[in-house]
Amino acid sequence: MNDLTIGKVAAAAGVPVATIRFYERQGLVPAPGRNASGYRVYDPATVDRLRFIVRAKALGFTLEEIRELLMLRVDEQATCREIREIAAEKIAMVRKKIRTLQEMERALTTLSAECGAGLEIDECPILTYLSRKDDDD
Amino acid sequence: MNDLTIGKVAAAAGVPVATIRFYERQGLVPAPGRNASGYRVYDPATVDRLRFIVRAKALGFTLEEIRELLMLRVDEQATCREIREIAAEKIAMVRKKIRTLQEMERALTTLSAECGAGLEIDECPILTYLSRKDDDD
DNA sequence: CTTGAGCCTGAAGTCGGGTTCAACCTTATC
DNA sequence: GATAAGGTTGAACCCGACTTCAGGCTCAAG
Repeated sequence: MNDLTIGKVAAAAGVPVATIRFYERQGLVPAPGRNASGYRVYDPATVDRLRFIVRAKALGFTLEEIRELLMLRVDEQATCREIREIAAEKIAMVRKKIRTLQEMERALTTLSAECGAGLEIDECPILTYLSRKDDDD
Repeated sequence: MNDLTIGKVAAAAGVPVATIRFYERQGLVPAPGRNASGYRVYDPATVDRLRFIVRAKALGFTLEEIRELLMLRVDEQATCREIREIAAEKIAMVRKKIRTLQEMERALTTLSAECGAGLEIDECPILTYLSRKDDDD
């Protein structure tokens, strides 16, 4: 039994076994061959494919986008420019998220700085901000 | 019918009607009284409570955390310091998310900059990065 | 020969924050 | 008096990305 079973692939790629089956159902990883007992037997290239997926996820791509990247990778018609455009959209979305979070951070930090140790609960600047009547948000 | 019905509250607070019912089920908004026809009749304070929730969400708090903030708000035992500590945790989490996103942005930007117009698909720096064998991630 | 690890399947559950649906009742407007 | 707009309910559905479960088969080690 020196077949490349799902457990070995999982260990090599650093993903749980169940995730590989899930990716197979999602069409991110091709259905592998089976041995006499029905066990999945993988091509070593599947490990690389899984690593590709893991790295792409780390860059913020969704599984849907990764599916597209994987297809473009072997598409003779595809161009590097297309990939760059996909990346540009992702960069824009990431920046938008960053801006939103930075606004949250700024507001929280400002309010938090005004929170004195001796303040009563009904004087708390954070609660006061959240409860205020005037609508300049 | 100058009762404060759910539709009026929704319009005043800027949230969908279904969301108010959902918040009621979640215990974020108290169950209001009913008129003769079974319609919810709200206290005007409910609008303020909903606005509180909306603002807290904008600061990044989850509904669970908002539930706690709402309870602390009327808790005589609670202190401003407690609120500040909750805010501090939230700030830490927001900063962590920002850092993760900034790393994504940096990686994507770097790779994208190397994407030349004339490159073939199999020379694309982004795909090359995602497919690479050496494991210095 | 038994035990435990590893594999198989389809289905269901998780999380957060809602949204949508079906079927029905009430109120306001023409 | 018809019709639209607004209210009621419980239940089901959505997103993304998995995880977990139940029940059964297979393989390696002692």
